[in-house]
Amino acid sequence: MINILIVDDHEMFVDGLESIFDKEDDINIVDKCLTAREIFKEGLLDKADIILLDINLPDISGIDICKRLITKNKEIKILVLSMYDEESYITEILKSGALGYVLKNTGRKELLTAIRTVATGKTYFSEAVTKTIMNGIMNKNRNDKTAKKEIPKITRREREVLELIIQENTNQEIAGKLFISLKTVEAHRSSLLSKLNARNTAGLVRITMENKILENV
Amino acid sequence: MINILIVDDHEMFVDGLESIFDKEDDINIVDKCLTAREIFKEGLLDKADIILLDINLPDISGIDICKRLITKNKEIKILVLSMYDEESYITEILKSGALGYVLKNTGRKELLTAIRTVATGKTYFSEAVTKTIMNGIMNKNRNDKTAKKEIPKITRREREVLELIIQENTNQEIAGKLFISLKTVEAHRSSLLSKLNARNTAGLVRITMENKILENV
DNA sequence: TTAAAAAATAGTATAAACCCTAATTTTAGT
DNA sequence: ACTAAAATTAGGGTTTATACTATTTTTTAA
Repeated sequence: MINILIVDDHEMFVDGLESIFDKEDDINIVDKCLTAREIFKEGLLDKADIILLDINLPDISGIDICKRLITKNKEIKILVLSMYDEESYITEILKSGALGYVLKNTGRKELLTAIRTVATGKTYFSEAVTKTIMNGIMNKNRNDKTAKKEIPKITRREREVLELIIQENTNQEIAGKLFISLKTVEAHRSSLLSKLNARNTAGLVRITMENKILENV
Repeated sequence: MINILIVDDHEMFVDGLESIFDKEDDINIVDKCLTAREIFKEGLLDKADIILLDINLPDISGIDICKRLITKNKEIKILVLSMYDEESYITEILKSGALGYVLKNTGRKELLTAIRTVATGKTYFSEAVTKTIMNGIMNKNRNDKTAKKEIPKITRREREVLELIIQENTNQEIAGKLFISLKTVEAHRSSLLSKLNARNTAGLVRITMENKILENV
């Protein structure tokens, strides 16, 4: 018998899971938590073999939950349920101790397979998830022309300014460091906003990091 | 018809492959190479759709071969055959442009599936290979409390504000979206600056992304 | 060498961000 | 129930960033 603990803040989704598991003889629902905090109450963790964990809970981040679960209770197996099929996200979760990662749009049958697999201590990942990871590996270091293509070329000076912006310098400070006037820095900054299609500093930094526009950053 | 080029220095193994492919109507062997050097002779590459490549050849390293193949002929698909099921090895090969990686001890049936999959431009990996990669990811810095530990906990509201900041919203817009006053947003923002140890918006975004403080971003 | 792109500068104005202090209301934990 | 933390709001003030338009000098590439 597989004792399972469901953690998800979407009640309807939990209900759906419940009805699925009720039909299975080998799966028993120990409890249902709508928030991450509830997981750590009482001796809940001792009763469950597996936690079916939605990682987008309102109170604590999924990664933190995994880490805490692993340190608190080494026995428990974590199967992550997520809506996000994004590489960095998946790898982070797996690093923090989960045994499986399935997308919420996977079918009933696959979910059951995942649970039974993870219950034995083995790992399980949706096919889509596996593909994402593999593609991530394959695209690394190879062709930086894919997503980067949209972005116009940035001049040397703009790059210097951008770097200093990301390092939290104000325009005034940048002017001092590059020995140019404040107005020039503003011009470069403005040109960066337009080239990167950003509305403000936040966008500038986000887009730069997302697209790895600066080598060293 | 899939035109295939076999590259392997083990004659007996090549013979085995040949007998397998002879039975298949949709697979045609273009040629067989016993060394890497032979691949680049004449117009061989133009005749083949797929290269079935053993990466442990005596003369050139498998990674170099892949890279050279990709730059010389963008059309060709590479399916790697290897005896080694080791993570670093596999990832390196995949980064250098191969579409698939199967172990030499896989069965006839799986090999054919792999070939037909790769022939359409899709990726294929043996189950064992996938598992190796996944395990590699899972065991990687499972204990990376390195720099991340310094960051204080962020409250739910702060996280929401932070997310909207990164999405280029102004405080005014955030106030509108969260149905709170501008002053409240400013308070959260200020608290974020202090918690993340940032000087301004640029730092806020950079630190958030560097430390993956937000799940979905 | 000549045109184009990049770099530098300036003024004026507005919008947004940031700082400080302070107070009230909600929410969560023992 | 009580306490601490979180969330909310406010006023007033300073600093930065962003938006325009416009000009000059330097570099770069055809």
